[in-house]
Amino acid sequence: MEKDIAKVSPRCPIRTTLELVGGKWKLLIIIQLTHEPKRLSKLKRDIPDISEKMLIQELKNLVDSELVFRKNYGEVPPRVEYELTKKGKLALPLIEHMKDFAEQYTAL
Amino acid sequence: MEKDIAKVSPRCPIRTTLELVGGKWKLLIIIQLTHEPKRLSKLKRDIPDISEKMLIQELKNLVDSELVFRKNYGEVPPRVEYELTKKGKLALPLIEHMKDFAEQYTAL
DNA sequence: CAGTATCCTAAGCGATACTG
DNA sequence: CAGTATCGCTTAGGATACTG
Repeated sequence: MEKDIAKVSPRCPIRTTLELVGGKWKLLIIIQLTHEPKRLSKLKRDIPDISEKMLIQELKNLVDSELVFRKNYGEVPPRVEYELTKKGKLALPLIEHMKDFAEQYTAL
Repeated sequence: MEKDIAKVSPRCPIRTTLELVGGKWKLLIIIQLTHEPKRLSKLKRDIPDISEKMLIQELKNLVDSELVFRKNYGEVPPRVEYELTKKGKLALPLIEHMKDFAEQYTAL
């Protein structure tokens, strides 16, 4: 009995993945957190095209899905850092695969 | 000089990939074409949840991006088959990686 | 059979002003 | 600094009727 790629239920892993990292910004945010945790203001500077609303909204989504951890230092003025969780780090190889796909596609 | 995952230009491979296979249906259609070419009516039956409009629209997108080839037999009544191109087959490993990601995520 | 055409809703995205 | 709140535009997605 072999694993068949064509067997997909309506609630399938593909859909799960698209929900977790789909959309315009989630993967770009994850990429920015690859090497070290960053504060909101730093993320804003590093992804200049994103609107403040989308950045905060997508960070919230990533925190809710446990891909990103929100570390609140509870200081005044506010100091919050965002970092990848273990689950979040699972996305890094996927990102590489997606880059590979794009490059192979372009090369063909 | 090492390859740095954090270096992403606005027009980056990630975005390319999301455009090619993002959205609710493109990957499901590609999956359906994994093993053999299929006619529109067959795809409709195999992906019962998709609306006719979306199926045709996404097939058109996939044909435009050269992931899928539209083979028109020019018969009456009409007979058209859709099959993966070489570029389209590049998506199959990516799909596996996306499944892997979802499964690892769920397991954690 | 393989599509078009039309109309509609929901979601994604964005700009900007404001707050503790 | 790290957010909220509001408004509006644009795109994605869908239901249904029709056509060669």
